[in-house]
Amino acid sequence: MSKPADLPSRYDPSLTEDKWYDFWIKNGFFRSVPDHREPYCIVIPPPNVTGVLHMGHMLNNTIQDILVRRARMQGKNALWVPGTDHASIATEAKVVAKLKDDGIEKATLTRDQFLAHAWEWKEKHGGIILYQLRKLGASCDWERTCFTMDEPRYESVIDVFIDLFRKGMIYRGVRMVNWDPQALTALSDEEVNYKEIQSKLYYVRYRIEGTEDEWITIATTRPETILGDTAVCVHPADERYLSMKGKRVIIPLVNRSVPLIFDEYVDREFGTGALKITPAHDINDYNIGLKYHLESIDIFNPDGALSEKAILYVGEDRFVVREKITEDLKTRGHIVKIEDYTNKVGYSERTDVVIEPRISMQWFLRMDKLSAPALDAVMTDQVKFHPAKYKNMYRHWMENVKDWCISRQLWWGHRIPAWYTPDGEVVVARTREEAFRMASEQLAGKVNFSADDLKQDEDVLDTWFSSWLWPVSVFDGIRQPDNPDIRYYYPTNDLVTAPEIIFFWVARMIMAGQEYRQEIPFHNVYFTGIVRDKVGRKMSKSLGNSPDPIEMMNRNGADAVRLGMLLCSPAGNDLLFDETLVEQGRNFCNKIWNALRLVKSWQVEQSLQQPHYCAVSVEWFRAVLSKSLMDLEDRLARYRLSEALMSAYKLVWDDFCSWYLEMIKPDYGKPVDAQTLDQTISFFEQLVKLFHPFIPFITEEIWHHLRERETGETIMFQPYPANEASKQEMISQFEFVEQVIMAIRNFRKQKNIPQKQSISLFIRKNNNEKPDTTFDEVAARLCNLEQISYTTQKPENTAVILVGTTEFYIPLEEKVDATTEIAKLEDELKYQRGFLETVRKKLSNERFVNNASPQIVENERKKESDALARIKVIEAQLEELRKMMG
RNA sequence: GGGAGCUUAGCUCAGUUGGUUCAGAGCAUCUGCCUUACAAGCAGAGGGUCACAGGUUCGAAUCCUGUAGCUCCCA
Repeated sequence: MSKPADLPSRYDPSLTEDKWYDFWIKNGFFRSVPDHREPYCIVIPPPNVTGVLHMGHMLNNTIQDILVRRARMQGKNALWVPGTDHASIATEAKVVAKLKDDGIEKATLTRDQFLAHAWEWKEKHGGIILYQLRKLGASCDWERTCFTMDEPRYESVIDVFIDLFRKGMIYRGVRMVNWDPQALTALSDEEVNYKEIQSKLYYVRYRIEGTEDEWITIATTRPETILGDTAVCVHPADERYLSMKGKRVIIPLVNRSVPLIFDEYVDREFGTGALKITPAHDINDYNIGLKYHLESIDIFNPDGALSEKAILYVGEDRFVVREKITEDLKTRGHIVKIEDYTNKVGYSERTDVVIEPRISMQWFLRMDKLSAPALDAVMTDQVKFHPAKYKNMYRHWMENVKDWCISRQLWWGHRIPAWYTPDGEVVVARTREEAFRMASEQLAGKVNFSADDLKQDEDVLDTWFSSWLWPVSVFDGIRQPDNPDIRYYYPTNDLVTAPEIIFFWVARMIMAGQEYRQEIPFHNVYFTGIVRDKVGRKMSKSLGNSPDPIEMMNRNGADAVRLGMLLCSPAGNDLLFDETLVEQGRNFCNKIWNALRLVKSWQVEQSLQQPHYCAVSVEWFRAVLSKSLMDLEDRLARYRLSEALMSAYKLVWDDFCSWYLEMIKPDYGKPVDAQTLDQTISFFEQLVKLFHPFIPFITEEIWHHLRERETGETIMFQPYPANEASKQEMISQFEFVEQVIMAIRNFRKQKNIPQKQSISLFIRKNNNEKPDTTFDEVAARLCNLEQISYTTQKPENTAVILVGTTEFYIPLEEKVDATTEIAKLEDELKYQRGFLETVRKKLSNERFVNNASPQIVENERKKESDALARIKVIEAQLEELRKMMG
């Protein structure tokens, strides 16, 4: 326990935050192992191992920390599992770039050599973000830190692949994939961003075979793909082309003869109604190619340059060729016209290069069986979404889900456990030896090769194929389905993540949970918004509009940053971040800190009896606290964290600091009685406890200042405040007093009467009301009233204030200006009469009285009588004033 | 092109099954205060045709229809 002199007037987080985090870690407070208590568990959405902390992580992890810290205080065995994912594409790109800087080309390395470099990079740079989370106060059980490529997780992924393959859910297929020519890998549909760009629509004429000067004109945005054309297609009902039935056309420049086919797929309105067909480079064309058994000519190399098959421009980049071929077509008279055209083009989310649709052999996971129960789980609220509006989006996706392309042409990741025999047979197995055994069995001993001749698939699995197992694999529940951890912690409670990965991750985790645990992975999903800058742009490195979170925490303290972010982040809504929000958080910390300083500055006088005004103030605050706690509980239960925080914020700032502390504050230099001080400290303890999940550091610090604590004691495990029995009627009683106090303050201000100068107050109750003197002393102290007396008549030379139907008279030194008083009262009277009229209009409407619920009608009658009472009082006042004027 | 959602104060958002005294909060703004916990503060004030137009109803920010604008998802 500290002396007030120890406390500076400004709260300095740099003196407390690191100190308390070390204390928590040293005492193992974040550690969780299964026991008899109810578990509460969150698994972290594993940040990318290449990542550094950005504002999105800050928000997301603050929310998780709030949930887990609160559960811990509620006596649950709370566990927050941290970890990172390996991020195939991003990490491989980083490592390749780093090697390049060191003068090493990836192509000169073997796979093992490359992976050695990658691991080295990971050990050195990976997981910085987890250290940064400590600064934020994250109460993760660090002993359980996982990585998607550590041994248990790696093996789990491989096991799952093998299992799904054997169940017939994984297959290899030739498909049109989104090819990233820079990363040299296929991407899933979700990793492609479509952008609207200004481009050109080229009208190119192809000569009809066997004619000298008969042509058909097609329109295309990609003239370079003409080299891969294997047909031209028109609508069977298109009269323009009916006469050409059965003809063939000649592809320009390469002079290939291809069929003219007729299919209803073609949109007659678009371009010329004639469509060139390039099965190798367009998904729709590919499907038509399948239907008509067309040849598929892949004219591109993996890096986007033209291949041998293109015949022309071999080795040149696709965009260079677009320019060149346009010129060449022009020269030969094939270009009919070129129009400006706006279309959407797919870009790689990772490398931002234009996606090349490409036919390749990939591995796919069948989704139909997996998605049905996962859809059901969300629609029936077994997994609850917060906010629920995302259920629609989820359903739409799940009902139209496509098979998942799970292979990636990279080295960094989980290598696909598939082995090829020299004959091209494929065997899926954990090891080469097992694969060889299986191959031998399949071939019934007719094996003409050795285990060494088997070649493992070169590709790795999509990173999400490891992340989707996360809630199970962090507990090693794939390899050891019966281990105590998985049985105790699974299903987890809450998942906090961004809506943009609802399909990448959330949906697939539900599927994996149901497939491997026969149970959903979590009960609630809380979707955070995207953190944007104050003009609404998404924060990004390239825009440079993101503040550095670490620096911000150094400047203002982690508590202030947590508070600032959360105050303005309703669930599922984007949050427009502005550093003034952090200031607001910092100001709050300072406020509560100064409340501590005030309370600590009071001297106790043991012999002092508790004065009446303190006793009622204590009762009143007990009631307010109790009500607020119910409110808080309700909002937290509905995951409305920012609203919960706001109500707690106002409880501390307005109710506790502005009202309660002012009510009980002893006169300057005077002592406080022991009972009031003790009750005040107890309230303060409740307040810091309820705030602890939101601002863990300052609350621990204050909690230790409030009373003498044992070594190793912490606020972290104190029971979370719950509302207790209290006199709720005190709240409404005091509401009236608040109005009176505010009216008197206003009056002082208007009349320029300083607070130091005491005044007298006379009270006249009207409307047969009885005086309620409970808070008279409180009011007298807050308004510096030397006396309060009740009267039935207006005393001489006093000004009047009306609150409800009670009149308050304040004696004035100067003469009361009756004219202004009358004018004011007349305004008020006019308003009241108008109001009365609208109420009576309602009440005289038979349909209202008959249709509205009795309660509503009763309310209207109450309004009517209140208004009448008030009017009566005003009229009486006016009469007195007029009499006074003579 | 298909689907979902949004539009309330200068900004960010609440607003329960339609119903208390002209719609609430935080921030921002303005006014007055260096009052002995806090100027990172205190005491006050102003600010909204609830996007627009119809409709249902005794009564609409709330329900229905249409219009405009914005956002997201899918193709």
